[in-house]
This record gives sequence, structure tokens and C-alpha cells, in this order.
Amino acid sequence: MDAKKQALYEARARIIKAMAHPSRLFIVEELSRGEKCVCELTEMIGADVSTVSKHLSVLRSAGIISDDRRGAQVYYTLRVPCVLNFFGCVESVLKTTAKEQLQLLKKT
Amino acid sequence: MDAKKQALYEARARIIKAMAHPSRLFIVEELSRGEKCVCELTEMIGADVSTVSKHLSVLRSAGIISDDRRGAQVYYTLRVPCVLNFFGCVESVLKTTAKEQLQLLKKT
DNA sequence: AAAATATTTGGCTATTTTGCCAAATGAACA
DNA sequence: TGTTCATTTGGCAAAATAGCCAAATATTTT
Repeated sequence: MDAKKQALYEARARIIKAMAHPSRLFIVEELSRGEKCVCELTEMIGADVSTVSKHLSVLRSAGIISDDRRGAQVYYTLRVPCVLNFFGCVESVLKTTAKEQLQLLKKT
Repeated sequence: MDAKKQALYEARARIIKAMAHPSRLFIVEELSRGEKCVCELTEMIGADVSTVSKHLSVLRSAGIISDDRRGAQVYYTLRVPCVLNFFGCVESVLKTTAKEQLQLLKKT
């Protein structure tokens, strides 16, 4: 794998990696319903504000969400809605795996 | 976020996390063209066989690929092709970010 | 200007991930 | 059976990630 191809896959992995965390997946899904400020997300997630802020920073650096300061609050928005399509596929991976588990059990 | 919801997002994150690595993204894309054995993938990636084997194991545990031993070789297949849709979206995240960068430069 | 509220950043530790080497296992073949 | 080839596993060290607290910054309010 040459350097150019390597760089391409690294860029792609950065985006996917940014989504690869329970809280960050939650944030993405929540923002798909409309913008939310840090305090609202923190409340829902139930972690330290600083932790949530860092999760938001990861998603923002990856270009998945964008921020908008309005007064004391910062509102976050989903910038690329197509990431929502991930969920359907992830669900089907889970379903496929579950079905296979079932098949294995039936054979017993 | 209650325990049930937490568990759901953790399960989802496990799948996405399994894809969140340059080599593993490469493997997924490569397998979309048809099955490949470990030695072929190792050759293409250019890392240690044991490293590639572990990447494959991560993808298999997540239920994204499946293995089939035929003689001395083990062939891997993409089990859930919808993960390929990720690429298109990832590309559009990259593109959107690039466009924004360009806008910022124009203002200078 | 001081106090209060919202958010980010720095710093630290604990945990996880990565990637190599060496060793073990599985299968084909002389 | 012993040898060779393909793959996996164990183990280790380096690097990255996660989450909390404390401190800094930004904004509004008193």
C-alpha cells in the first residue's frame, strides 16, 4: 500500500473513528433531530461537562458537526446527515449476527 | 441515559469501532470485490501477518466479515455489504470539510 | 466591576489499541 | 513421520483514548 493510498485510508478512518464511541453516536443521533447546546447534551448523557465537550470536539474536528455560539451557549448541529445511514447498517450487522447465533443454538 | 439505552449504543459503537482503522477499512473495501485469503491481504497491506490476522479477527468478532478455511488457507468474505455505504458518506464529509477550508481561504 | 452561568482546556491516571516478534496450531506434502 | 506453508495466539512495549477534576475563558447579569 503506497503512501497516497495509506493517507486516503487514514483520512477515512479518522471520520469513522470519530463516531466510534457510544456517547458520540448518541450525540449524532440526537443532533439529527435538531441543534442542541452542550448543557442539554450533557444532561442527557449524564457525564461530566468536560467529557461531553471533548466528545463534541472530536466530532467537530472530524467535520461531522459544527458549532455556533449564541450568547453563553454553544449550539451544535449535524453537518453531514448521511452519517445517520450508518445506523441502519449497524443494526443489520447486529441482526445478522443474532440470527447466526440462533442457528448455532438450534443445531444443539 | 438509562442502562438499556447505554447498552444499545455500546453495541452499535462496537461495530463502528471495528471499522475505525485504516487497514480494516482497506480490508472491507477489498473484500467487497470478492473473498481473499490472509496471505493476499497481508501482501497488499504490507504489515506483519500477525497484525493483519488480528485486524481480521476484530472485523470477524464484530460480525462484519466471516472466515472459511479451505486447506491451509483461510478465506474471508464481507458478510454485510451495506457497510460499503459508509465510504460514500465518509467521502462527502471529507468533501464538505475541504469546501469549507476553501471558503475560509477565499476570505483572506 | 464582581458574580453567575456555559463551555473549553490542561493535566493526570486508567484503560484500550496497535504492531511486532516468537511460539503454537492446522493442513498439505515429501 | 518430518517438513513446509498458512494462520492464529501470547506477550510485550509504545501510543492513543477516556473521563474526571481543577482552572481558564467567554458571556450575561447584577
